[in-house]
Amino acid sequence: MTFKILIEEIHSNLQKIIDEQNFPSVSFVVEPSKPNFGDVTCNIAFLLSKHLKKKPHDIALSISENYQKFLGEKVKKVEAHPSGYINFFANMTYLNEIILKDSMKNDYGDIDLGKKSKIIVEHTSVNPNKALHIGHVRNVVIGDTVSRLLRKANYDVRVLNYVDDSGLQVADIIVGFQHCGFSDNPHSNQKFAQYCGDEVYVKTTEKYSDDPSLEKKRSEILQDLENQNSDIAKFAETITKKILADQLETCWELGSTYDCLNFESQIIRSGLWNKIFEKMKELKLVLLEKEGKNANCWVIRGEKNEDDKILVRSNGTATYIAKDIPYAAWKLGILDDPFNYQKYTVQKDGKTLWQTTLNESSETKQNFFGEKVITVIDSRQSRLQKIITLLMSKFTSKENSYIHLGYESVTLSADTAKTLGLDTKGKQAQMSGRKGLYVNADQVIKLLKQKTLDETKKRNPELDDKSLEQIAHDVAIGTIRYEMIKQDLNKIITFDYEKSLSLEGDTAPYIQYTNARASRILEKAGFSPNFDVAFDLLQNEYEVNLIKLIGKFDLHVQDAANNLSPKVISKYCYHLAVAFNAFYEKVRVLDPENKTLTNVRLCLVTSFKSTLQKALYLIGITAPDKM
RNA sequence: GGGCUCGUUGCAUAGCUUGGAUAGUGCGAUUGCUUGCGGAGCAAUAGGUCGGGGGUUCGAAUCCCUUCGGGCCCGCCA
Repeated sequence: MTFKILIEEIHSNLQKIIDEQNFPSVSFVVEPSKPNFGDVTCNIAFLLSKHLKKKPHDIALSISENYQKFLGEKVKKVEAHPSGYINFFANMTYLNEIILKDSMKNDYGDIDLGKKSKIIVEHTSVNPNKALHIGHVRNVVIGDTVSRLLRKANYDVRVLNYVDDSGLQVADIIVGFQHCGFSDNPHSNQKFAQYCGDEVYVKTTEKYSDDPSLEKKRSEILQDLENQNSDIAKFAETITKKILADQLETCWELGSTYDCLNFESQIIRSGLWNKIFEKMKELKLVLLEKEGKNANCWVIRGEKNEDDKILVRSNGTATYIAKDIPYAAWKLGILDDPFNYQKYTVQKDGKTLWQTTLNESSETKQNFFGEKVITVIDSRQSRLQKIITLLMSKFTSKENSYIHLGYESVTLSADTAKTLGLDTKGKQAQMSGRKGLYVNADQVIKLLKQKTLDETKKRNPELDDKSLEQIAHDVAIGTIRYEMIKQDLNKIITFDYEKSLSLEGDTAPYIQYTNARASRILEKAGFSPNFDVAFDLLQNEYEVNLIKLIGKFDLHVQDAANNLSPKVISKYCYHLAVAFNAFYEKVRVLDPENKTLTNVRLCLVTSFKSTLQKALYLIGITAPDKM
């Protein structure tokens, strides 16, 4: 029993009143009220006033009078506000108990949007020629959070990480290794991925302008990469696998896990392109241009004023976007699966990570397609993703089966850009892997860890190194994950070294600290509270506010999952923490003079902690008991 | 030129999907709170033409049109 059920009951009762009164059918909304306007509110009177030609307040009066017969254990009062809203007041003496007990169940907050249907989430997908930078982190965190949310909403989720191991960027570092004298086995303390990105990639691409022959070599390499048996392809595979391993280490540290790694090289060699190309021809989705600037090319017509998009060049080779089409179709199960599967590793959470192979495999065949696919890529790819979305909609009957979840990029503040040697004259700067203008993810994590380690040590001198390390990890990862999702997806994040280290206010450490406070109370109490008691003692405003918020967990899960909006959950966590801190400040829990009250308040603290942790789990944040 | 997107207080941001009741929050600033369960906290004060204009509506931060400003995308590159 939660506010969601309360709302559903009120909605259904109001519908009954509409039917009884023969009112016109309107799509009214029943939702939690703003503070001081009851607990639940409805806009039905506004909508009806248009049809009935009466004042909203009069209609509200009449409906609330009519509603009296439905009052009972859940709703104790209905009120027609002069503004026209109908406000409902929950019966908290009844709800206290239900909410607090329910919140202790493992499945608290679960909702059933997915009905166990299979859904694919693809995220991370960083070119395997470099280490992750702070912009990639946003992708990982959004993708991982959305996966967790969808699981909570009863979808059967599979997470894919696409490895573009045969693209231009990989070719660039191969040029570096083979023609510019960079060692593929450097004596260096830094990760191999970072070395490849910082040294080989940046410095090799710098040389193109001086030595045009290098670009020619690159295009030869690019061709060779598609041929499985070429020496180049074999060499590239060892390099990209090594880089991928380093990248995954960072992703795992961020708390993300995956189900399968897909390699572009294998998709190319699998022949999927020809199959989907034939299908597109059949459905007349692609046209062979007879004349004009795109003569002899296969194109997709642009919508409205947009240009046509070339899929196959006049020389018969496929363009970049053409590589994405078979993969998208494969994810939706539109094409027969040409792959076998091998185990890559078992991840920290116990989940097996698979990888595709075109070779024989002794492992049983897996499948990683779903009736819905969500692809997390930044919005600079919106145009291409729009074309793919449109194409996919022609192959399946279901609506919205392919979803591009876009997000704005992470840019660097003027100050941070300056530390990297770029004077932007006070403006923010776009990151660029090619130019070496980016902030390395591992480095940010390390910096945050050091800062939180120092803080924690100061406050908890008795803790051993292992515990300190764990806490520093939880707080550092919490901080970075929270910063990546707390604002809307289509708002640019300007990364600044100074500001990213802030641990106060609307941040993960604030929320984690609140959890530590709750833990401290429970620890000092010295016993687990008994939930088999009367909860009507909890009635001051701080207690009631907290209970109500706990009771709204599933509403926020629903909102977040429906809208694929991670920030909804981060906001919820923050509001829970704020409500607890007010309670903590004003209400003393441990009272030796009053055992009954202490027990019931300990129930509330326990419930809060349990709910907060469940909510934080959805955004991949762990709250330590001490920090 | 075309497409997408952002614009809410010094800075950052919520609310916009579903129009309605007092536009909420953080940082920064000023001030107060520890003989109390952890001050990574709490409370208070100052700060807002919701970019501008028009329209729809009894009612617009929210919907529509227009305009200005910022960002991104638009190759037979990937």
